[in-house]
Amino acid sequence: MLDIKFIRENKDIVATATKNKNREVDLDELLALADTRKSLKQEIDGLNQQRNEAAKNRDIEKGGQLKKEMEGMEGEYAELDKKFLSLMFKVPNIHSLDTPVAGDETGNKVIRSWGEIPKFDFVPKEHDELGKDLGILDIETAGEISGSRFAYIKGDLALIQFALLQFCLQFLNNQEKIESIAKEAGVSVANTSFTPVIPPVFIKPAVQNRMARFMMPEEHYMFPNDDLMLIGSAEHTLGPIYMDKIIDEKDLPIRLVGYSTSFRREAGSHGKDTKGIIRQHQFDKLEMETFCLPEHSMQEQDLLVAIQEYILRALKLPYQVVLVCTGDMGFPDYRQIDLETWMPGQNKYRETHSADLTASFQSRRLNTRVRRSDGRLEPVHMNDATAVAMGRILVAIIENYQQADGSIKIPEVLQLYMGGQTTIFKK
RNA sequence: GGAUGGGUGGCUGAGUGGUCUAAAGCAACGGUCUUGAAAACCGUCGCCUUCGCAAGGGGGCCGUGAGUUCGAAUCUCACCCCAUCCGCCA
Repeated sequence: MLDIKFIRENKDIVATATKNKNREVDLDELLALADTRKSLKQEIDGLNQQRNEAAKNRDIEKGGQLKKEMEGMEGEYAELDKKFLSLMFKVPNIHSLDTPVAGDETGNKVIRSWGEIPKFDFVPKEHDELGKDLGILDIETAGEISGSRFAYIKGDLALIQFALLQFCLQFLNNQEKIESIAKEAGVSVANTSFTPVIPPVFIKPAVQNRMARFMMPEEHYMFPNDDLMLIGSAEHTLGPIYMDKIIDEKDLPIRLVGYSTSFRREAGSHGKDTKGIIRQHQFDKLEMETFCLPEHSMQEQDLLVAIQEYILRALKLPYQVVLVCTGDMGFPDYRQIDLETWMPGQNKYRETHSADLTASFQSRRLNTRVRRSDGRLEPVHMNDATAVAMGRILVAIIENYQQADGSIKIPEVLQLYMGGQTTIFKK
C-alpha cells in the first residue's frame, strides 16, 4: 500500500506507474473519496468533543441529544473508510527508474549472463525422462495418488535436495561469507548473516492480505472452515513476522532465510509446463526475507541477487540476470530482478529465482516500522528473494549434468554433503 | 476436544461504570554530581489521526468486532490468541 499523502503529492508518478504495470485505478475518485472521508471524520471528531464534555458534566440531556444527532455517522464513516481502503489496495507500487517500461515479459531486459551453455555430443534429454530412467523421479505414481502436478522425488535426487539445503544454510549463516559475497559483487551493505527459520505453512488470509500482494483466492489452497490458507512461499509467513512492531534502527538489517514447502493451485496455467516438475502444486523452497533502512534497500536487493548468483555459480549452472519490466513485475514490487537458469532439455532459460524489492509497500500495510536514531518513525523496507527453488534447481542439475549414458554427475560443491558420491547411476 | 485462568504502553503490572487525561516499577533518553564511570537525585518518555508557522489544541486506540449507556479498559455478545491441567498425538 502506498501512502495517501504520497499519492496526493505525486499523482502523475502514481498514475504513470499504475498504467505501466497494466493496472487500472481511478486516482481522482480515490483522492475525492479521501477528502470526503477526512471531512466526515472531522465532523465526527467535533461532535465527539461536545459529547465528551457533556459526559464530563453529567449533562444527560445534551448527551442524549448529541447521541441522536450522531446516529448513523459512524456507520457512514466506516462505509467510506472501507471504500477508501479497497481503492487504496488496488494501487500498485511505483517502480524504480531503472525498471524497463513495457507491456509484457518480452520487455524484460537481460542485464548480464554467466556460464557457457553446455554442448553435448548427444541429444540432451529432458529431466522427466532422465529422472524416470534413473528411478529418482516418479510422476506417474504421484498422478494416481495425488493428481497432476505432484511428484515423488526419490533416492539420490532427494539427497541432492538436502545437500543443496545444507550447502546454502552453511554460508548464509556465516558473516564472513556474506561479507565476501557482497565485496565481490561491489555491494556495500552490513555483513549480517541470515537466521535460518522453519516457518508455518498455513497463514490466516487476513494476514496474507496485509502482505499487500494482489491476491487471487483461486491461486491458493483455502481452508475456510479453519480460516486458514496454505502459503505459496515462505515469504508469506516470514514477511509478517514483525507485523505491528517497531524495530530499532540499530537492529537493522534483519535477514532471515526460511525453508518451507510452497503450495500453488496453478489455476490459470492449465496446459503450461505439464511435463516434469517445472510447475508443481507443491515444492520446497529456501527463501530469503530481509528488513532494512530505506536508504539501503536497493543495495540490499543487489546483495540478494549476488547471493543467488553465488549459488548458481557454485553449482556451475549457466544463468542470466533479468531486470523485469513494468508489465511483468509483481504488484508490490518497486524493482524485480529474476534469474533464469539454462535448461538444456528445453534448450532455453527458465526462471529459477526472483528478487523482489517492495520498499515500504508491504511494510506500510503490515505496519512494520523502524525507529530512527532521531526518534522518527517510518516503514522499514522489505526485500524477498529466492535462495533455491528446489524443484527447478533439481531440473537444472539433472539436465545440465546429464551424461551420454543417462547418468547424472553431482555438482562438486554438493558431493561433500552426499558422502563423497560423484554420480547418480541407475540402480 | 473438555476445564480453568488470562490478553492493559518497549517490558512487568495496577485498574471491575464518571477525577482514567491509565498508577507504579523497569528499560530508554536528557541533566545534576564525578577525573571518568557506577550509584543517587531531577526531568523527559506510547501509537494513529487532524488543526496550527510554532507553542499547543481536538478525535481515536486497553486482543478484534459488534452492542448497552448521557458516559465503557471496566457491563453484554461473538470471535481470535495465550497459559495451565485433562484427553489424544509426531
